[in-house]
Amino acid sequence: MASVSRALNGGRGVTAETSERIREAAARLRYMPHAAARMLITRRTNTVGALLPDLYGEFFSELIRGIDLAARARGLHLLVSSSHDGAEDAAAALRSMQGRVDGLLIMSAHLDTAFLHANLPASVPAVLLNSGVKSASYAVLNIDNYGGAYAMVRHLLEAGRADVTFIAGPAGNFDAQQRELGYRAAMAKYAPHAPLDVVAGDFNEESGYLAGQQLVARKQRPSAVFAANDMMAVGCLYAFKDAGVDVPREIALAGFDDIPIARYVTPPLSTVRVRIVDLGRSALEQLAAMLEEPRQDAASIHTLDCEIVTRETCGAARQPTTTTGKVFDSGRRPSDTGGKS
Amino acid sequence: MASVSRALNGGRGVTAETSERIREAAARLRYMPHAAARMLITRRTNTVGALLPDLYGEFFSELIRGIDLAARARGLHLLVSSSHDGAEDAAAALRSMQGRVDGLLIMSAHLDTAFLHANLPASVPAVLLNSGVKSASYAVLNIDNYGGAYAMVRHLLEAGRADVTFIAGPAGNFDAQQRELGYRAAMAKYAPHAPLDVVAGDFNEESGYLAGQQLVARKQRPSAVFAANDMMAVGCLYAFKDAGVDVPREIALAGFDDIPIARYVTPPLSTVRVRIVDLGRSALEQLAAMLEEPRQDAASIHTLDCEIVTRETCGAARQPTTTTGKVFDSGRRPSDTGGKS
DNA sequence: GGCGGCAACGTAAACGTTTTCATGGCGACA
DNA sequence: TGTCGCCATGAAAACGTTTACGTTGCCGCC
Repeated sequence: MASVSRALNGGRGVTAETSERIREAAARLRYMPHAAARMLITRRTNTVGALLPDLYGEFFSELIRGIDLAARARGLHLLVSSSHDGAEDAAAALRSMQGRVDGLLIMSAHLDTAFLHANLPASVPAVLLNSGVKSASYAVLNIDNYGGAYAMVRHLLEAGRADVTFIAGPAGNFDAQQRELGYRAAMAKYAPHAPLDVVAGDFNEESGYLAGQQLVARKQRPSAVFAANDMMAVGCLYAFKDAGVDVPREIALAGFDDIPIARYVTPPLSTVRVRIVDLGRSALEQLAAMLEEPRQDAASIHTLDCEIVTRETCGAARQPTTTTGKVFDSGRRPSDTGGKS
Repeated sequence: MASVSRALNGGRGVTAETSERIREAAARLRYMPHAAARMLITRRTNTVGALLPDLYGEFFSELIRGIDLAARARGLHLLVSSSHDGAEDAAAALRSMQGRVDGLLIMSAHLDTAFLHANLPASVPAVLLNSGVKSASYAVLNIDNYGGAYAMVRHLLEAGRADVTFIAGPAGNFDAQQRELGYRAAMAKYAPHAPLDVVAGDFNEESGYLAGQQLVARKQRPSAVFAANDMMAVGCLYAFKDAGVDVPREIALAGFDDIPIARYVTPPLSTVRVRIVDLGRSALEQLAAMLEEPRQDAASIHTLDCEIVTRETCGAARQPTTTTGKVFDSGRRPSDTGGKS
């Protein structure tokens, strides 16, 4: 019946008394509108899809948390599909979400314009996360990898280190590339005469450990090392410990991401913090805006700030003792504060 | 047209040649069947819902990973809704998933039979995770908290510790209760004359730190401490370090969960490992089985084994040196192995 | 050669909403 | 008091698929 629909949804064009009667009856009969029928006629699913890479650990959970929080606040459902290793895998997932979602949040290593054009109908709005594609059709939301790396390298140099070695990430990775660019720019600006020194890595702990071993074996050791992510920094830290290198006195060390582990290694790791919850939340809110205002062509690139977190491995901590004094006020997880901002 | 449907789905009652022609045309026109229309008539969504508490960290991501992996293998979509603090919140989420999913995976602190009966129509199959409810209507999948705690306490006692103090979890938490029961049972069995000693905690790092402070302040310190989860064990470890207590020589320490941080604190934390990916995968597969065979009344309770991981804080590590030698072969993340079993 | 049966294919109904449109009643204004 | 118009309400169409059912044509057997 038409009035039922009006009463339960808009309420326009229906008497308050009738509306009340209908609501009462609906509650009594435990009536629930059939979602599929509504989708069919409305052509809206009230659902957004999140297409994520095969992502381990804290980053993943924080991202979903941010997305979910914002989605619930807007009454949107969240359809997730993670763990795609190959591009073919991701394409299949993309296609299978067709028609089940109003919009998409996409974070994938296999992204490029060709891939998107082949698998994503132009009609479905999408926000790309941490992606290098500069298409006119999609909104892009990135972490300020460049700025964060730049700030950290600058910080190391200003703390008195003469040179900084960079442990790079996987070659094709967009984040890794941006961080390396930030490193190079800061070196050019603040230590123009120091040599650029980039050693290979792949974001895994082991590659950091190997890089660290390689560095301590040199005749001329660097005075500071900046790893493209925390896991490699941790691996490097263990290599230094195993070689008897005093961190930070002999070599300063810093990472990127501020994963929880960073606070628990000894000494605690200086790093660049990324507010992942905010990344997820912002992405969803931008997508929601695109759903509400489909007219404006959504092409835009936004960037989310990072902040540098100085603990002990960079030698500039406020408490330069070698003991690990725990202070719980400063020890809260980033997501806790991020969740309230 | 009917033949189109037959060609694209079953293929029964349609010529191979016709079927091929239809498929070709569908591919050429980039035809995608409308999901909502199909749901409407089929009364199947091919989607399962995951209702999760407001869960931080590694546990969450591993769980979703396991669920997602199994769901994709079965061609099911995954609708998630996490971050519910209150029961009312969870109830709203439960209701809003009505009709959008064929079945539910539910993990919530607010679970009890009354809650479920009020918010979950009996028609939708559900698997409850880590729940104490013993209803005849739902399938339940639990971690073997009891057995894991029992084994760890036994291990500590057999390693020569005369007594074990337990740092409890939040009062209402099902996992915490089971772990405490396991502690009590193992103490009764293997150290019947030692006093039971339970101090309060709430699963957070700070409560572990406070418990640790309280323990070192005693005239008679315990010889071993077993925390109901890893975060409290880590907090306790820092309290011991700050007090100059030698772990494990003076006091042995163990946790529960095997969160990644456990391997990175100094000394590395002994703990009980939970294969979270397997928990998610098993839960989904049980749900999928219920979807395929709705006849069998699904009431069942399954339990997933844990294993104890002896690192250095329990004093029984195979390499009793005080240095933190990193060995990458043994240092893989639990999910890596879990993902392949 | 005719008839019966079977397989392929098309027609139409059904799923449960939203939305448009028509109808009727009531109030206001002339 | 009559007419006009608006508002509440109900009837019906539409969304795009699946499926039950009917129709057609072909093949085989009598």
